[in-house]
Amino acid sequence: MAAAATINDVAKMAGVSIKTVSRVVNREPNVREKTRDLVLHAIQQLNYKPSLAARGLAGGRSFLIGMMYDNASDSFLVDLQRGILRACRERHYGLALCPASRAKDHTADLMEWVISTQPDGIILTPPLSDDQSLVDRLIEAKVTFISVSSTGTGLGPSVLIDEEDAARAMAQHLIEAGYRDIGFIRGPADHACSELRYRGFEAAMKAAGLSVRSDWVKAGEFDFDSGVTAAEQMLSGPNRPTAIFASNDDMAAGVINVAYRMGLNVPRDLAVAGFDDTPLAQHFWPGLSTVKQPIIQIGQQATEYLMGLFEGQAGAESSDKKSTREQSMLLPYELVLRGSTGAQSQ
Amino acid sequence: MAAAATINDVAKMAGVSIKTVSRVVNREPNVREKTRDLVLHAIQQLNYKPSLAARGLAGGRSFLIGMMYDNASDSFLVDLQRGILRACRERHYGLALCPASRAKDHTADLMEWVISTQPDGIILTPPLSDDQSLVDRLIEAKVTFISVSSTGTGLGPSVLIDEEDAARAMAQHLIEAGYRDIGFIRGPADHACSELRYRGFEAAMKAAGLSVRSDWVKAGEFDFDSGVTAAEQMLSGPNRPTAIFASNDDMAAGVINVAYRMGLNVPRDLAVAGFDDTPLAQHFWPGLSTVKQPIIQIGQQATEYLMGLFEGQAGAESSDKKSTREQSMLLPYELVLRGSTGAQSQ
DNA sequence: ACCTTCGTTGACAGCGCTGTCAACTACCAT
DNA sequence: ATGGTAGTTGACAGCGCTGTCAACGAAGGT
Repeated sequence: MAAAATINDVAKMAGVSIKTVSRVVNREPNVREKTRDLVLHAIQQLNYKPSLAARGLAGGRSFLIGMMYDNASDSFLVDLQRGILRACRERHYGLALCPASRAKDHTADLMEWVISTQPDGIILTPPLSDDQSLVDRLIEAKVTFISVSSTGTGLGPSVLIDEEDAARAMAQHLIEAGYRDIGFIRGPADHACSELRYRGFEAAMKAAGLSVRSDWVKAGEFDFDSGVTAAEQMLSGPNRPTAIFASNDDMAAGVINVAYRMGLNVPRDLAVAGFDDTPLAQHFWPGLSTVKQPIIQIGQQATEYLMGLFEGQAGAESSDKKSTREQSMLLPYELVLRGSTGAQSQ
Repeated sequence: MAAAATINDVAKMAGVSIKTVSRVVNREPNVREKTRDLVLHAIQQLNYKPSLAARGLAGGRSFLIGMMYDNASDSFLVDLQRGILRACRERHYGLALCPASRAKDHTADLMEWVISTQPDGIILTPPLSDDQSLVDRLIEAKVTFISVSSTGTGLGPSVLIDEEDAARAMAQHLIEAGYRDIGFIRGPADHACSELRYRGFEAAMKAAGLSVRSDWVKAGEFDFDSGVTAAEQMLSGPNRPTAIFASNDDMAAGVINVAYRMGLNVPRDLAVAGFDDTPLAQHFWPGLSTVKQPIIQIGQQATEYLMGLFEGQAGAESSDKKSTREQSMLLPYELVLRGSTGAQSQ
């Protein structure tokens, strides 16, 4: 393993004490500018990188951001990681992954991971962010956390898009394209966004004076198979919808699959819309109209927000915890219109 | 943050010195069984987890496995992570991610990451494992590493499937299904597997007494768009193949997409086979026949192998480095036959 | 009985860094 | 000059653990 310069080397080279180097590295105030330059120069010369292990041990922090996830789609996970890593790299933090176990009560496992890893903050993804018991344990353990893509339980700050409005916009697009008999496939109950997306759909229908037929609203599990099942039910009866809005892309893919099997042309006989803009959506023929969330950006912003939270804590401690807790940050979504709803060919 | 028991607590509770606890934790020899039980009991009672930071700092190791990747598909990345994490969890290692930067010369960036993170070992994914200059720098820096899913440059051990044989088997399946005019889409040149998969295809054709038409062999980049381009070229001429074997699923998806646009029925007019068994493959209609690699298992095995490598090093040092270097580990692949090559409906 | 050897255990230093606190330097007001 | 204040710096302890080495007792050979 290649040698790495230590803080001692830097201190010697700059002609100061190691403590001063430490101050510069940590951007602490009260260092003369001249001294700072001297130190920075030495750091650059030696290509010095502080040791996370030593910093963590001495400072009582781990310089680790934890990312907890469960059952999320691959592309969501990877993009979120990208965003988080981008934020981590700048501040010399590391990322520690914590996939939820398949155990019945995963809360205990997750908390054990928290205890053993001691991340400085945690990023919670759906559906974990909507898991009241987990959130409670986290608060009880005084761990700083933030959730992404989820309004969660109202506890903890969150970075996300306006799910309801996005769903409303997509439904409105379908209506404006001339579809009036529109079915909807909901997400699972343990995801808070399931309800929000449905509400958006409902709002658009109501605004257009259209009624929502209850037999055209099915529950799904956000996976391909449940999309297939829901579509089969909706499309097998004598009265079939002319459009189906699935609340995520995997289920929409299931719908398209069923349509093909039944000999229905998409979008002529059936329009299909999804949500998330997974790679799947662009690779299908016809392309799937969907809602794109800026996942990478969400990850990055959430991480920066999170760092601000626990770095601020040190100074302000018991000041206005409550007010920071309730805040959430809204990022813009994007309607991606493709062939599956009658838009341009690809 | 919840309190975590320290080694001192355990030592006190078990009535031994901290060093003895350390011995038990590290599975060192020469601890009386009775003592070990005592310590283990105390560890369990207190739910003690050793601090990675302290262990790393004191022992000169980081207890971190590095995973370097670049441009890999989402599902590959996530599955590999799953496997690596599974192995890490057992031995109380952490996983540090290192996505390659988009910079022209990413080798320097990657090495900087190695210096600053100091992982005990690194897992290299394609195409990084086939990057001679990176591998050279790694060896020069005396970092232990292993590559996955790649024969690499012949340097360093690797865990993978027999790519050539897998491709041969898939091609043979096409031939046995009655297809004789078979096109092939290669992967990019910087992936070692591109050549291997092509060789397998060639071997099967040769064995069946069929000739490989050079205008039916196109180069691709392992992404959807290049699959589209290659398919358009192959299918637009007067003499079109009746089957196309794309050397990964994304490109195969591109082929199917083109087929739809041209009004060709898959598999009646055109059979399509892929490689990798991404989620895409099962969600397409018809389902895509493909080769499934046991990615999770590859990740896990590679990690365990890697750990053995650098843990063994301490004891044996300069013994038989060479022999361990050259070894690679072959895992079984699986031919997944779906509708796109005329197999059963789904 | 004696010395050796080996298995078992603990005392202690120190990994690279940060927190605490004290020292020292201006610089201003008295 | 004298004291006070704020800005700047370094000495030092210690974070939780591991490596080294020495101490001790038990087993075996003479």
